[in-house]
Amino acid sequence: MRHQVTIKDLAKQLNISVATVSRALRDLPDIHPDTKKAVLELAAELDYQPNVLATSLVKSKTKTLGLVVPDLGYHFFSTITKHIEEAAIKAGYSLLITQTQESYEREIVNIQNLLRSQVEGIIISLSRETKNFDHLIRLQKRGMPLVFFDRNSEDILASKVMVDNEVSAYEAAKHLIDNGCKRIAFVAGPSNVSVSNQRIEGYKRALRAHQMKVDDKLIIHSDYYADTATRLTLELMGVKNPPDGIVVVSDRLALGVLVALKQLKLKIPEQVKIVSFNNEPICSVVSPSISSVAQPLETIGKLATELLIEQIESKTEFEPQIRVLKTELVIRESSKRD
Amino acid sequence: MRHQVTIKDLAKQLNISVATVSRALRDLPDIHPDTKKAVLELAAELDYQPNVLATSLVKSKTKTLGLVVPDLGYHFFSTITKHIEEAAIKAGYSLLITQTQESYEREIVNIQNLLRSQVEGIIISLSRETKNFDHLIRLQKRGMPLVFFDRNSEDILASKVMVDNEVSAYEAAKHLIDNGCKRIAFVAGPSNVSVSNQRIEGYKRALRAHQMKVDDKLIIHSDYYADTATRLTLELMGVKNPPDGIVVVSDRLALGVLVALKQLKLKIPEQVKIVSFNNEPICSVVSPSISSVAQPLETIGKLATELLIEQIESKTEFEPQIRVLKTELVIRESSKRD
DNA sequence: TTGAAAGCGTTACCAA
DNA sequence: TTGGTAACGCTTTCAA
Repeated sequence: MRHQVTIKDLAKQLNISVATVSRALRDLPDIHPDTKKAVLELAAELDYQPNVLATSLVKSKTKTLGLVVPDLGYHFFSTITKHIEEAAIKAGYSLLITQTQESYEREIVNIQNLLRSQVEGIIISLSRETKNFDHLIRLQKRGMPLVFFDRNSEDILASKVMVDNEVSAYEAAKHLIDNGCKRIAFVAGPSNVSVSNQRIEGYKRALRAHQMKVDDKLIIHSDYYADTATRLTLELMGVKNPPDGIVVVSDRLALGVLVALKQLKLKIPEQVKIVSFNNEPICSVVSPSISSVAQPLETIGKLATELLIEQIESKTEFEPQIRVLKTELVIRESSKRD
Repeated sequence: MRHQVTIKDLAKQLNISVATVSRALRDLPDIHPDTKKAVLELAAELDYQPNVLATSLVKSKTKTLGLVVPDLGYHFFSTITKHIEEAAIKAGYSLLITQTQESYEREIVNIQNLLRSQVEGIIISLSRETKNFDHLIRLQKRGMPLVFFDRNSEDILASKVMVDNEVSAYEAAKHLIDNGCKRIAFVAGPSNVSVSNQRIEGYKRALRAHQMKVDDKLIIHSDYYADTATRLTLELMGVKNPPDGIVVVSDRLALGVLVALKQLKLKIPEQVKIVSFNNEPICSVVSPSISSVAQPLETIGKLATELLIEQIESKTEFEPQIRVLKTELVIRESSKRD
């Protein structure tokens, strides 16, 4: 740990004032070329790095954005994070990345840390545990610009970037119907998860639109573990008149469904067809490969970042914007027509 | 954007000095219980958040660590990142996470940004492009504590947390030999990558130790794309006397190898057995599931963080430590004995 | 137990 | 074109 070189050191060595050094470094006008050259050279020689803390403090601006995501272990979040970071950098901001690991407590702590770090705005996708939104309301009370993506709160008025889960699920179910399925089940997430519920709605609408009746016994709620989906699928397929098509709320659970069907020696897609959501890389790697609904990850990340920055930099009151993006069904083996 | 509440605001409203408020907030001794109570209450009411920039500036300590990883899209890095963050938080530090996306340029920029953010130490895994280490040497010149994990530079004296790639590969190859393979190939990465080369060495040693001769034609160098591995594997298997076992340098490439073998209608593991490295979640999900060498991700993350913090907080000159961890071969279908 | 004031590294204003 | 100085929000002496 040695003393880090500051603007004062440069000033002293060159026998000029700190004000002048500061100007030279930022190449402001009104500075003698020679002075500037000398400053720049010495700065390079001493490997001077400006202290952003000091700058931020005087400017009361950090040019930093905060991100709160549940878990970077998910392809979905790590990819969006990458795009958010890229968009932020492009706009001259840096990004503070935090993970909640799906914990409500950590969500609160992370947000608090971001506040203390003086971020100028926050992009967030809520943890699974988050049922109470006081911490977000407080954020808004203090005027902190906020943008949600994916998992959001309906109670909070803020910019949001989402996909149309209802329509996506409608299309996924319709795809199975078009390919000949007569009896379609839905493997959902916990019944309090809005993304899951929206998808159930789309699924139901598709059935009704094609004169198939909705059978609640065919809608099963899993937790987030593939094992659970396997167990539930075994039960699901065990009844008489089992489904010949399954819409699964996520790729992770779809893997569990796949395991069950293989155990039962059911042929995919001949006997049972499957479609799921997220289009993670595994989809194209497992056998049979899984048809899955792809979200526009890059667009989500870019848009969220742009909306946030727009709000930060807007002089007038900013009108929250809700952007609903289209998804794309990627068809693979698991749902191929016979 | 409204004015954020500061220690001054609290002081003014309570008609006391900022010094007293500061003391109350940090509950230092020598403060009247009533004063303290009043301060804490008002702070809560106004949702006061300390400005870490200011604190860090006066203390010239940020209690922040910097992390530079190639790509959070890899399970390997996102998992280690999670453990690093956890270890950092536990020790009272926060973490600035940056990704290079395998770019040398971005590695330099990221490090510079971390410096400007006044991190007290840096944990890094080098980008693929990084061949020149001047930026790291500069880091050390200014006394910045540095810890490498996984991809490191042999030229730099610093703490490192790694696994024994040579031994891991020896064991992987031995496993194939034990299970009856007579002719074993190695699908490697680019020939300038040290991790890959260390694994080749282990593979060679295993063959020699078991009276099998090393045939350079059986060692093929792929890039990082599964497609390339597929193409090269097709060539590899096309010759007369093709291998009956393949050690693959990474799971990603193993997937490509799998595709080739399936195309050739070769039975796995009956006709060809496979072992790879990293033990990503896909390994257990593909069919056949892939035997793979698991790295102790949690230990790597924790250890790297602890070494770094130890160095930061050590009063005396810190002796760099190289820690070489053991791996564990997770056996699955792809290498099962007939 | 409390307050005044200096200082952390930088910027920005005013004066020279 | 340059310098002096107040200020950013906080901590830390030193004195009261």
